[in-house]
Amino acid sequence: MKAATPIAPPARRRFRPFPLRDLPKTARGIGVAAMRKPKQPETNRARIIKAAMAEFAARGFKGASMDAIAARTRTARALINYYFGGKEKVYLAVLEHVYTEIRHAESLLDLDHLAPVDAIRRIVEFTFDHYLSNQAFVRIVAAENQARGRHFMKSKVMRTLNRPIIETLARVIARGQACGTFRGDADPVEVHMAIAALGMFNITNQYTFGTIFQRDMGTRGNVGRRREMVADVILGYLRGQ
Amino acid sequence: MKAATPIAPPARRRFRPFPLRDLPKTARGIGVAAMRKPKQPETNRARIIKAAMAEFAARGFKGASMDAIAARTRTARALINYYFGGKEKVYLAVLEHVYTEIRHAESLLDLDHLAPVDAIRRIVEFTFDHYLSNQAFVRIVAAENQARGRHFMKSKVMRTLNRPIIETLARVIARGQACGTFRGDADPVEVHMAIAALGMFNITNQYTFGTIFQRDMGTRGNVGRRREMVADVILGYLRGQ
DNA sequence: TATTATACTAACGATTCCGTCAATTTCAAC
DNA sequence: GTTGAAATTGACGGAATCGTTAGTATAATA
Repeated sequence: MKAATPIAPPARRRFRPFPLRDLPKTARGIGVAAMRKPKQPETNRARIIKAAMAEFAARGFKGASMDAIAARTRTARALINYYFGGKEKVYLAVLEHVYTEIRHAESLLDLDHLAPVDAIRRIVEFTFDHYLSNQAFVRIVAAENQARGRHFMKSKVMRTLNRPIIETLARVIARGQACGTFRGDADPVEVHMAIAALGMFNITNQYTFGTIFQRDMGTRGNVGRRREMVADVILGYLRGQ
Repeated sequence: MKAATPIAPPARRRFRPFPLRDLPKTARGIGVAAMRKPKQPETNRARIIKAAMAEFAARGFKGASMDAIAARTRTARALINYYFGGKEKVYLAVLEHVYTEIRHAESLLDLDHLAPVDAIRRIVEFTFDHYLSNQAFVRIVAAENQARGRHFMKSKVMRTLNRPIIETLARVIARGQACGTFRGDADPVEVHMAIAALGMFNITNQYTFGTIFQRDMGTRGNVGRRREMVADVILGYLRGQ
């Protein structure tokens, strides 16, 4: 049943009698008259980024497959290379995309009208929920750290990316310290580190932790209680001493 | 210079005139007289586990290469399959190994003679330092979560693994609640989750976080201050309300 | 309508990687 | 020594990737 098929018919659909590269450049139309308006491949480009984001988030850099990304976009793998120039370039584009997204979301936080304690609670809720509804971001950050930040440092965009959440936190903490509510040695970066750690853990470790301790995590179970606990933890630290 | 070598000499060193499998079982020595003392491949087995731990920690499950593991042990890849039966089995053995290690370390914690606040501080320091000096454990947990706990659930050992740290924490928290120092709604699993999150973040996110916020993390920079801050955060929560 | 730069794709070739298998080496018991 | 089972390995075959390349399809200009 199987030995009978000798060679599948090549199925090469159309043919050119000789390879293009054997022609001189001018005959190939290079260096002649350019200046045409480009089409808009932006929609495809965006689709690729979106698909790559999901794939890299699910399997990490090495684990992700260019074929799988192509399958998600219903286009050919060669097209992705045509746009981006390789797997690593796609990955970098995804990295820059997700970080730009969170930077923008953070920049919308305006809490100067809230009391320090309420503002902190708001920041924690925002961060916790952002991770929860953008799990791809959290997973890609984890993947990049698994790669020891190898790609991170190759991108100038990444190295010069400011995170407005720090400025926001700094103002709130300063106000809390001014009225004596918050401890004097609180550092915005360290506080953000704690908030991020608690919020990301809910995503990154949901499978192992959930299995061992029989706790629902991620989007399941009592999300509200976990979110509130994180706020209590942060505020407990800020009020302490 | 290169077209001249037709076929590299097979370099198959010795030969048997016919394949063994063509002989009947008895002639192959199967089912005859067994009962020889086994050699001790335990040292090799342990070496393989150790090498695999490093490789899986560095590159995750998919990223890790059996060849790389073999190279680290200076033995052949086929030997690893001979012992374990495949990449996934090796990975499971590593998973069980690192979790057994931390369970053992946690079981040594004896804090009944310390005041609740000091005991908590001690637990936080222990956990923080354990992650710091066993970064492979943290990275493998992260890798397993990247795989959505796929292998975790395949192992009965993993699903039935108790973590003595919870019992230890429960006793300390109960004592703190009895004397009114700790809040009444504190849950040992949730407190452990917070401790683990803060300690693991120091390892898992050291590259991205360190780059963006220009902070030393992991084993570099002011480790003592970060460790103390975690204790303050946890105690701030427990004392709060 | 003719032209041509741009958008897109199938297939190729080269790696890499994994499990298996035949074969060899080692070593404890005879 | 012999022997035979366990330990160990080189090499094969196949599957999965990835980037490239030759080539086709499309659509905006002239």
